[in-house]
Amino acid sequence: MANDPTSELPSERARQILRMLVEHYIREGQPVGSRTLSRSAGLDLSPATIRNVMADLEDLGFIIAPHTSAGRIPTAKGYRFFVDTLVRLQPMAEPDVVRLQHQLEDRFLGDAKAIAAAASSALSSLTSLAGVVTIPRQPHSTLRHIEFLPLSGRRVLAILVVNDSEVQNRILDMERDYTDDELRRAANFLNEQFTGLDLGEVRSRLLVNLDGTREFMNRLMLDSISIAGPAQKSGADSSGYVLSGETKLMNFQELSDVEKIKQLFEAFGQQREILTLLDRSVAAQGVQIFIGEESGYRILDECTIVAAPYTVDDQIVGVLGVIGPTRMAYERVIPIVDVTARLVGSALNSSLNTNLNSGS
Amino acid sequence: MANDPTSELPSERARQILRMLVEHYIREGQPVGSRTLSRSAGLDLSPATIRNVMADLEDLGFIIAPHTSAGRIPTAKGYRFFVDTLVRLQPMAEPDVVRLQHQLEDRFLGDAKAIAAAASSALSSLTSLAGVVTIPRQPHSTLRHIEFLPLSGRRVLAILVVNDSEVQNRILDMERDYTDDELRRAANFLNEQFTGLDLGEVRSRLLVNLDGTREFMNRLMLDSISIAGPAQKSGADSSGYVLSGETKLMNFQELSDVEKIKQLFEAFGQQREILTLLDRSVAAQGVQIFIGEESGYRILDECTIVAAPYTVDDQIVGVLGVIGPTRMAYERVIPIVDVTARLVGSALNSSLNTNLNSGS
DNA sequence: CCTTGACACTCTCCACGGCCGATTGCTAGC
DNA sequence: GCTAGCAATCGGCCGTGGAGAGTGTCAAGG
Repeated sequence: MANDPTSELPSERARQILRMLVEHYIREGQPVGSRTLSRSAGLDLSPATIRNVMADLEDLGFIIAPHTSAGRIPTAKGYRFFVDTLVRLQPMAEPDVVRLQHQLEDRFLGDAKAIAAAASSALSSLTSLAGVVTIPRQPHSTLRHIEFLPLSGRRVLAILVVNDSEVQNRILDMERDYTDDELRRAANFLNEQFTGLDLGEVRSRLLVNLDGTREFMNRLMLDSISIAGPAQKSGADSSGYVLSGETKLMNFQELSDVEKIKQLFEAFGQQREILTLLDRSVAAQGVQIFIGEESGYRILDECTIVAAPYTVDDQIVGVLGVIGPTRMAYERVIPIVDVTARLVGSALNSSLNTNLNSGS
Repeated sequence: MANDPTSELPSERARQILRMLVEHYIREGQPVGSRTLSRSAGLDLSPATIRNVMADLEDLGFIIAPHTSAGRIPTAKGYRFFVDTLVRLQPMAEPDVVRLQHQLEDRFLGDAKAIAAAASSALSSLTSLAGVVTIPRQPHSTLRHIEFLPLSGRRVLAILVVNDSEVQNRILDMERDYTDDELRRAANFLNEQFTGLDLGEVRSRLLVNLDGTREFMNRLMLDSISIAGPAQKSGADSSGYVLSGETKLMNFQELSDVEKIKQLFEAFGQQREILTLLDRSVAAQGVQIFIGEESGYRILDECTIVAAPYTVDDQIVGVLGVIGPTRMAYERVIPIVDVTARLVGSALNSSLNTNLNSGS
């Protein structure tokens, strides 16, 4: 990622100028010229001097001039340097944090998807950008109750209650017919033996007992337990993430071209690209930023994604963040995403615990 | 709706000219002038004559000239007259019908939402407009199985299986504690007495027995049966309709203004306006059309909605249609919406019957 | 009475050109 | 090493003017 290391490091003064330039451009949205920067507080330098420095910065690839007489704007590389080493983060206002926390926890219990939706919409309204939150994976699902119902044609409806109040169900296609009695016995067996255990645990115990007595219905049991595994396919819709405030993106002139907006929205609809991009930030802890062309997707050339994974019990269960133009208020957005990730984690946690505290 | 009835009826020739004008405008998207119409096949009239007729049509409010030298375009009233009495509907191609039918029935069984989503996306791709399908109401829900599980703090998780493979669940806030045994007995009672009955029927029988023996848990039973009533609120997401291909709307120059697109998309997000509009077409059978300002919503001033209710067992369970610019290919779109409504109805029906054919 | 050709008029669209302002790179001087 | 000054460059703005398209009207003809 970092090549040409010799000329990579601008002088202290150059860095200050770069910071002021980026900050000014983010605020005003116009290319900023040497005169503006010279007047701008802080450094006492003539426009000519600043011009020299800016020429250097342009050589290094941090800024670029849209045309001869129009000042400079940051490149993706410039933004990268800015967020990595120059930005002065501006912590969220305390009242905002409290309000956000309430929004995330006042929700009706147990519904992870509702929390994700609330977080997405909160992110959007706090930043005036598009908010995005992946539906949380269930970190551990403890079996609460299971039930089988016969359908037509060797199909069986399995209903699982996990984590004490979450219902999942799926239709299983079986190889042979099962009698009502068999199904009842299978359910009883599972309920008696495995209630309160993690589904993964249940699964492995079932595998161990495979050649035991009830092998004739092992297939049924295994399948039913496995349905809660990778993704909670409760409907055809829990496809990935919750997006909010996309329309806010139309307010930015850098995206006001209809064709660009269209492609962007189509990408939102596909979900694929966005999801793989978000997945990348699962690797590292903390806030990840993908600026413009860095993402590798043409459609996002003029967009930045600020994302952070969120955790339950120190396990990463999802990613959230915002999507906006490269020219966004990083110093405000980054803390917002950071805090939201933490709060979503704890909201999920407490909603889980509320239901776990008692039980049968 | 129809005022000034004396001058309402243009002559046969005027109607022909109006039809050609509308058809031409729909095809080309440009204001159409007298010369163009004169050259256009059919009538053998000089441009001057046509100009006279067009002046009449303009007086009647069917067409309007954007400016002095730009030909005429249809008004909403003009479109209305066109679709009501002039349009020559062009039936769907048979292969398209078959393909559509397959798309709607090849789906995995029982999931009404998936059928709606498929229909929405099919509508969009057939018409190159935005497709919209409301989530079907359940016309009749027969009770298959019910189960209660205790949660913390006097809350009870109720799980219902209706129509043989559809699972619904909700958390009930109760007034007092229930023991495990009580819950089991309540479930057994309901399962033994009411399996196979319509939920409404179950409800009324419960009400009759209100002062009978088990009145102490009637509240529980009633609440649990009622959850399946008005809307299947299985998640926080089944909020109304499935929209597809919104981005296709950005292709039309009449909507290519960013501000308009933005408001339109925000309206899609709100859902409220669109839903009340769709609800209006539940009144009448068959295809309903709302042209531009007729809708009464400013945001839809330049849009037309073509909608039709769809039925299961002769009961209207939802509405589907397309949203596009007023300038759309009505002669193709209307039959498509019509056929899709029928096919969705029968797809829902057959998916229902597949599961009902057997059972325990 | 309806139709038609002719004519003057209106209006949009677009290309051209000139001017203004902003900004730069360069060079000479401090 | 910084700064002031200078010429050069380029986008944005505005008024002009011509081309093109279409209209309304009017008088002549069937």
